[in-house]
Formats: sequence, C-alpha cells, structure tokens
Amino acid sequence: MATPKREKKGGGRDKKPDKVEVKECPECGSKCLVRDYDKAEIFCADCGLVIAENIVDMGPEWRAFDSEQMSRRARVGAPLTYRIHDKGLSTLTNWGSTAQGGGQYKLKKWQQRTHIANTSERSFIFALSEIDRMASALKLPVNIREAASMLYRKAMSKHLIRGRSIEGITSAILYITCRQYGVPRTLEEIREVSRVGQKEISRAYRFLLRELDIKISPASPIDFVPRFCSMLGLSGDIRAKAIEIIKKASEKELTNGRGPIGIAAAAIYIAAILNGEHRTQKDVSDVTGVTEVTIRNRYKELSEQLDIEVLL
DNA sequence: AAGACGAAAGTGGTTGA
DNA sequence: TCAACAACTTTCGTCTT
Repeated sequence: MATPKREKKGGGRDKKPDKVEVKECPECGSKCLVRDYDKAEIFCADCGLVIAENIVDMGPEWRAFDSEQMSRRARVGAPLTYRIHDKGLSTLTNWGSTAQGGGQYKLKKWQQRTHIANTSERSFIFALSEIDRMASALKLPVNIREAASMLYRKAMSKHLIRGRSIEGITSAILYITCRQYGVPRTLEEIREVSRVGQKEISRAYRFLLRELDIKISPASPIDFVPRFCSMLGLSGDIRAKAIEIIKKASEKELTNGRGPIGIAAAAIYIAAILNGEHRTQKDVSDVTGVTEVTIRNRYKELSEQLDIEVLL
C-alpha cells in the first residue's frame, strides 16, 4: 500500500446530475449548493449539510423556522423509498392486540412459525429508524440516508447482522457512507449521536469493510475543511487558504502516514493566523477532536517545510 | 492568566515474522 | 500469535505574551 490513491468523489451519488446552484451555503459559505429535485432538498456539496428540505412540496399549514424542526416535520409522511423496511408495500399487523376472536389460534401458530422472520423484520425496522435518527442529528442529506439504508440491506442479505448490535452496525454504516460520499464525519461525531462507544463502532466498521469487501480510500484532509471552518466561524478566505496549504503539503508528501484530521486542523490553524482571524489551538482542538499537541506537531512540520512564517 | 511549547509515558491499531 | 512500530493522546512543567 505505497501510494493510496484517492478515488473520485461521491462515487455512489445518483446517476442523474443534480442541479448545482451558485448560491452560498449559509453554513460554510462555499458556493456549492446542490438542488436535488427528486429528494426535494438542497444540500451543500462541500460540507454535506442539508440546507433546506421539502423545497418543492411545502405544505401551507406549517413552515419550519430552523432545520431541527424541519427535519422532524419532514419525516412525518412516509415516502416510498429504500428506507421503508419492505419498500412500504405491506400492512403492519397489530401483534399486541388480543381483542379478536375466531382465527386467534391459527394466527398464533403462524406467528410462531414466522417468529424468526418477524423479529429480524422488527430489528430491520429499528435499524432503519436508527439510521434516520442519527442522520437527522448529523443533518445529513437524504441521498446519504438512502445509501446507508441500502448498505444495511446488503449487510443483512449476507447475514452479517445476527448476533451483533444493531447500534454498532448502523453507526459504522453511517460512518462508511459519509466517507463514500466525500463528506466524512469523524468517529467522534458519529459516536456523539450513537448509543454505543467508539470502540464498538470501529470494530463494526472494520468488520463490515472486510465482510462486504468495501474499499475506502483514506479521507482527504480537504474534505473536513469546510465543516471545521464553519464550526469555528471562519471566513471563506480562510477555507480557501487552508485548502491551498493542504494541497501544497500533499505535493510535498507531508501528509503521508499522518491522520487527515490533524492535517486539516493544523492547516486551518495556520490559515486563520495568516488572515488575521486567530483561533487558539484549543479552539481548533475542541472542534476537530485532535489534541493541541498533534495540532502543534503538524503545524510545525507544515510551516517549516512549506516556508510559511507564522507570527502569533 | 491564558496561550503556546515540548518532553515523556501511555494507548490502540497495524504489520510482518 | 506476538512483538515491534508509528501516529496520536495524556499529562505536566516551562516559557511567552
């Protein structure tokens, strides 16, 4: 594994080209909004955040005032998608009810025979709802949620789920899908919305990569920049500068073997100082999840090797 | 007093015999 | 399977602004 090649971004994105708008993303400021008419939403290609949902079919009886509210309300009606456990074609039976007479006995027997099928069905429904819940909390666009759901289907068809925690698997799948779509989340960010610890998520992650034979090229530091910059309240100039620094560092092979998040953090730290919008190492550390020590080490390397004078 | 610095020991994952 | 290894973290004392 000498030179890990970065494959084309968004390898799994929809076949139909989405309309790209030149409007600015209110979250990260990049001019890369994608309007997806099929899914009725607008999201940012750079930071992967959903800006608006239900853009074509906004009901007159409600308006969302923030995206939190919006994602909750947008979930109410079930669309016909992969995210419905049987593609939305079945009628759910109320298993808990005992009020009916007549065919109760037969029904019970049938229930027993299909008990296995029902419980795995139930766990599948739960898995999809978990994917949706976490994706919602991370404000991920619908196409990523669907890709995650499809991946879960695939894992299930290969019988990789039984005996494993659904939480671990779904968390790992979300992590994988974000990576595949070029809008990577850190393990820590996934863990924050998950109900299990990092250890279990990364175990499930490695397991899935192996069993499903998924190849994931290492994340580029650049993919983290827009989101981190926006979280630090930094301008577009700094985002561009940080990306420029990373590209140069990458040419000089300073990024080899280093963690992409640390590189991104250091580049942002440098770029912010150069443009007069100083952030402390702790500020950057809090947002990126890498320690100040690592930021220091990376930033020393970068500034020396690239001949960048950083005056505090 | 806050921020930056760097040494030293510890952690968890990868690799190669 | 295990030990060596590299990247990163934790901790902490010191220097700088």
